[in-house]
Amino acid sequence: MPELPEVETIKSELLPRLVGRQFSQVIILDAKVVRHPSVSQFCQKLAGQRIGNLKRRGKYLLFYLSGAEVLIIHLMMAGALLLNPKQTERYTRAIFQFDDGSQIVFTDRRRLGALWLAENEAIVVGKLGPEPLASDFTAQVLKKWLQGRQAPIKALLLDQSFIAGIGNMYADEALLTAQIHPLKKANNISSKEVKSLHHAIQGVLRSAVGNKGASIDAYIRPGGELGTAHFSFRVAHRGGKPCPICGSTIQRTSLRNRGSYFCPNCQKLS
DNA sequence: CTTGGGACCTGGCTGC
DNA sequence: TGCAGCCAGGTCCCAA
Repeated sequence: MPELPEVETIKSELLPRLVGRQFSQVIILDAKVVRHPSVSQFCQKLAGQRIGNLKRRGKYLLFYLSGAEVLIIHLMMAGALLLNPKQTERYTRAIFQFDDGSQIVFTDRRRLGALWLAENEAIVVGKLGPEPLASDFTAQVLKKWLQGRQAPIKALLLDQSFIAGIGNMYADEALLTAQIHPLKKANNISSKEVKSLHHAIQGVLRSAVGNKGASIDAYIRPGGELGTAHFSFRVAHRGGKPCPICGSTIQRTSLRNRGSYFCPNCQKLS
């Protein structure tokens, strides 16, 4: 499931292949994926535009175009962007064709991914909090934000309006590294733990970017390769298996209808 | 404003 | 073998 490291990998691998390319034709096979504007407007306006730059913001991909608009893509859980796939892909929702004959195929098994052509990118990504790997995300910022909050720490880590890019898998990994129980109330977390958590978030995300993302479920890179970050997971999706730190059995609990994996020995609630 | 729950979506898996 | 039901989870929407 694409979170920050997965989207960052996709961006890095598409960037050198797409900058300077001009859209020749855009084909929408599932109208549901286009959020704004209408499907016909979306296709019409994109055709002829050249890609100037490609960036990631949180879990969103932003294509800066020669015109005034920005193409924004969110892959949600099961979306993928495939560069010149050799065979016809199942679950193809959209095809972007370029002037040099290359194409990007947007596939999405669960039909939850989304495309926007936005006049103002802030309408889509304006509410996102800081990038967790950027210099403005400090332990102080994290501490201040957690103060007085009653919600479980993991719920807050998943709030994109505070930190942009952390999802279920990397929240679990960071909380194990910092030895904090996912259900611990944010205002019960000590200053020392906040520092540890801040360090863990950055470490876990940097490591996963280096491993080109985690191929749990549907994540696949533009060239068809998988990421390897999941081989380094210590708790995420490892219910019933031994904790690599202490050997205790990793447990699964439910938070906001999401699976949360944790080590009952390393991550104590009280 | 904060918090929590459900909806969206569908393939894959488990268990009866 | 067939099928019901759970699981996966990012984001939006709504209610308390």
